[in-house]
Amino acid sequence: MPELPEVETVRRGLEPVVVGRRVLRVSVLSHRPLRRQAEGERAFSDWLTGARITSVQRRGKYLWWWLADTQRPALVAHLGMSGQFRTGTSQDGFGPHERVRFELDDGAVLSFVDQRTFGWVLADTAVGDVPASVEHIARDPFDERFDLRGAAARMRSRRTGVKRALLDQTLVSGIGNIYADEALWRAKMHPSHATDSLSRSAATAVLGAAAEVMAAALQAGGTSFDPLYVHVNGESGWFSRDLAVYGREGEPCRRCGRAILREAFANRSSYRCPGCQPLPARAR
DNA sequence: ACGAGCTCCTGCTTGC
DNA sequence: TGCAAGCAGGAGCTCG
Repeated sequence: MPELPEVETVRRGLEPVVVGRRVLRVSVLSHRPLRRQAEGERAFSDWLTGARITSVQRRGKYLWWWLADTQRPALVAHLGMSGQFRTGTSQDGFGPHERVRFELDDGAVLSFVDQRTFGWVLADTAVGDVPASVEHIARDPFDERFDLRGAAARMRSRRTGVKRALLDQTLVSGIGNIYADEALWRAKMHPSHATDSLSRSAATAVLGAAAEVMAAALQAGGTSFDPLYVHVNGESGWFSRDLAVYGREGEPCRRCGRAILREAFANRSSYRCPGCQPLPARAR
């Protein structure tokens, strides 16, 4: 499940492979990842073919290449739940879930592989300093222009639960289900705590906790106990051993020893410690 | 305008 | 044993 640290790990893996290279050929092996390209697959391939890749950027979980020598200046990618970029040569196969293949001018092959097909790629226009499809996404905590106090203020103006707010990519980007639960545990906060009853310092603290846990994960190479997430070279990340609550139902809390709970949350799961993160007076 | 719920998808796990 | 249901979930979309 790629969240910010995983996507940043992929970005760093891609950078030395693609920057300065030109795309020689594009092969669309599956329609589904191109579903956001209203102009169609042919236009996608035509725009990409011959383009030169000038940089690899990221905001939250969105990844893009800036391109030169093309009518569409950005190739945007979202990994969804199971998307991967894999690199290799034209001799390499990337299995049955290979979706889009890019051949570069130095012989390298870059492949977008995605089992569950929630991921997508898009040849996009630019709006200011981001692609149009990324314009609505808030800055993430790793962005040098990220405004922690502003994000906390926006969080407190919402009328929802704090976990929903953490997952809202238009409020702060990059946080998914795993790091939301980890951040809430660090901040000793219940996921349903009402955002409009958070103190300024509590809102800042939970956002700061999210930034901390994601920074630790990035240092470890991205969380992965899931074979669906791998680096561009195919190696797995290993941060999962450090998770405090996510996936640890029934195991003891590392702070207080109480058994970690798993609860239904918005068609998925929330993990929390009943001792450290009790239900607050005001919940949503 | 905002918040909440639904939906897309595949493969592994669980239960009858 | 085999089949079906459950589960994983990011984010765009729709509805109230």
